[in-house]
Amino acid sequence: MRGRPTTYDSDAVVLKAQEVFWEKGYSATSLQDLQTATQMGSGSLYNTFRGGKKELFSKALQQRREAFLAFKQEMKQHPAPIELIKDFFRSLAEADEHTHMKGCIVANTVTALAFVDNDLEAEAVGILKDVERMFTDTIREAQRSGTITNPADAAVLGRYLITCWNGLNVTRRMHPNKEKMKELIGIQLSILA
Amino acid sequence: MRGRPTTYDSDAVVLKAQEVFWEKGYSATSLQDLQTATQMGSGSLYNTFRGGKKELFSKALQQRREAFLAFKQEMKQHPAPIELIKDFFRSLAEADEHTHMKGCIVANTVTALAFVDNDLEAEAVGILKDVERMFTDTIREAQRSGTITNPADAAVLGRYLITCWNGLNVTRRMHPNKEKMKELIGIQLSILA
DNA sequence: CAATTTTTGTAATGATCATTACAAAAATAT
DNA sequence: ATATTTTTGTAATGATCATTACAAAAATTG
Repeated sequence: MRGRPTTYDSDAVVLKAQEVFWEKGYSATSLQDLQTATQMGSGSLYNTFRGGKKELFSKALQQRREAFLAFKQEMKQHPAPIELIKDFFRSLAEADEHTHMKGCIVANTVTALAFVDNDLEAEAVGILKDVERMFTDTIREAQRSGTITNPADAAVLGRYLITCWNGLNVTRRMHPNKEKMKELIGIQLSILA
Repeated sequence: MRGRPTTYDSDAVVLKAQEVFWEKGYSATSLQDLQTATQMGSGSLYNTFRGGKKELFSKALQQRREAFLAFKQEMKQHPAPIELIKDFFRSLAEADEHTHMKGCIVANTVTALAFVDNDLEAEAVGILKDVERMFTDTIREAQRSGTITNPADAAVLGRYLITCWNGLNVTRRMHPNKEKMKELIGIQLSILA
């Protein structure tokens, strides 16, 4: 018995929810907001995501995690992975104002939910740590190959890079401006040498 | 006619409110939370802060602004202000875990309220820009006196420093650990040379 | 002490919150 | 076609939301 088939594409629904969560954050997003964004009634919504708002947010976070894993895959077949990372940072400056104002949903979650929802906060921290690990591994390899001359511990430099990312996601809201962001990122990356 | 005098100290009340807001953020903090923390009933609370929750949060932000202005004053009579800034960063590493998890209420506000409350977000951005300006001015002076050898534009280095601050306030929640934070801050400051 | 002013505590307000209940609708399988 | 299964829309749930109304309490001033 198959029963009535779903008319909603779960991935697309999570993506719509992700957009709302990204802008307003977990606490300020109401189920009404989510129903409007996804065009789902509460019946379908709770039937699809029995965990309610929290499960939907978790799925949205995991969707960002997938995006990161895709980037990591792309990097594996690149001749100079560290250049891809640098380019990723530099491309940040080219974003439009709205993108600047949104920041990073993962970092947003870490700052907003530490004393509100431990599970979701831990999930977000986990993603950022994965990114940090990728930075560290890439830097270690670039040091071996001589692409990076800074001899500091790769783990510290990786932590430095994720901190650059975290910082940019606040500062870009203070200065959603291409030129200012470009200069800033240039200084940040200059440390790798 | 004087009328019945207030039994609540407004500054102390705002401080209590600030503590709750700092941990849970604007959206996730309920008036019930604020009444519990301040030991005020809704009658007194709305009599004292006619603007309700929003005015109370604004006052809490301004209280942080005052703390910053006090630091700036202290700096003025210091022989080497840039050293005070470096020490401020280095002292971050010594914080206890709970302090690490709280981060910075001003940066928290910028990330959480951009699409929720424009006024409060703008207020927070204003404070961060004031801090950035202080960084820039101090760096410019340190360059003149030769305390800092990095010849980059002081405005860019100031923007770099506020971005370090913003980044640390996320990363310290990933790694609320003295040793890791110490190494990280060391690398960040090494750029000033 | 009486008039006045302000604070305070309690109760009520209507709105919105996340979630559930449930029956009608729409599909499949026999 | 009928039984079965699942989705869907609507309505209702009780809780909590921020805020207001209001009268009693507590102070000052004359």
